Amino acid sequence: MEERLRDSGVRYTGGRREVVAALDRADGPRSAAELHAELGGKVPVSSVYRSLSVLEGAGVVAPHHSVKGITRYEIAEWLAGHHHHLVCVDCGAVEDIELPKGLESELERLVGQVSKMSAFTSMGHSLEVDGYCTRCA
Amino acid sequence: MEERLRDSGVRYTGGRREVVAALDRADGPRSAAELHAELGGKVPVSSVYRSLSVLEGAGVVAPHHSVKGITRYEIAEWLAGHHHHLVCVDCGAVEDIELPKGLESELERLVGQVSKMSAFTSMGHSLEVDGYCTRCA
DNA sequence: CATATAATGAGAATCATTATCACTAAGATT
DNA sequence: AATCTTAGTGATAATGATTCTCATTATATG
Repeated sequence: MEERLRDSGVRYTGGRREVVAALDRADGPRSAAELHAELGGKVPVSSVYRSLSVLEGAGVVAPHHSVKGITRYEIAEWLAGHHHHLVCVDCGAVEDIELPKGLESELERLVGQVSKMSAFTSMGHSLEVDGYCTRCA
Repeated sequence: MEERLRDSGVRYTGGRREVVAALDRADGPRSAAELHAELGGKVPVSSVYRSLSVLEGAGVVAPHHSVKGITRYEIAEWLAGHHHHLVCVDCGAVEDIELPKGLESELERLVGQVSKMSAFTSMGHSLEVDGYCTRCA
């Protein structure tokens, strides 16, 4: 990560480290407001937003296919590993989930077929499973 | 649809018909602003928002796993059929795609496994394929 | 037809996000 | 180490999306 940021001409400052660390601790994508709160206000909101957009530009974090007007970010897949999401349709919480190798390679094959079917250059994919989390069930 | 709305004690008025018709014509999820524009301003923005939330409450439209701060809606799956999405990571456009039966049932089986793996009550799923649309490729 | 109630439209209020700008800190240069 | 250059920061203002409010209008039903 440090290498990638250096190459992008971006400094890996205290605030940015905090944001990355918070995202790394999280078990799913997080919004700017959530990160601000989880850091106990240590990093001001405006800086969290700016950090996220800089880090996105450098390709070390990525926005998630979020629901309902807020953008949540996660550590980029090439750093954190490929995974999918369980989305609670009630409270909106999102949890990461990793598929066992077998299922993942099935899915990969399936996505390959899909891109062949359409005039679309596919770069990645994510399976979003909607349902009720344990709290809301 | 009319039946479902009646059962929810909701009137199927002109404005709501327009919104539903516009969503039905669309080849992918649409935001309130997009619908307002596509209807040539016929239905005021505030009414589009209200219609969408009422229709969502009645279960005839549903919010899509959207990207970057805006909420897009689509006709609920039990009315429009089950499908997936191609999302352009450049311009943000979203296009619906239907899988051939074979692939879809594979995917269904796969999602079944996933819910078994986690303490999560799964209700549905959507495969989001990220890439570049023909315009942005 | 009268009446009760749901729906509408315009604008105000709110919330997420982005832009601005004076100030501070990190590296590079001497 | 002192200085200089430039990137980064934080407070706040501005914007954009969405929700709320409320007086008015349309709809259904007795």
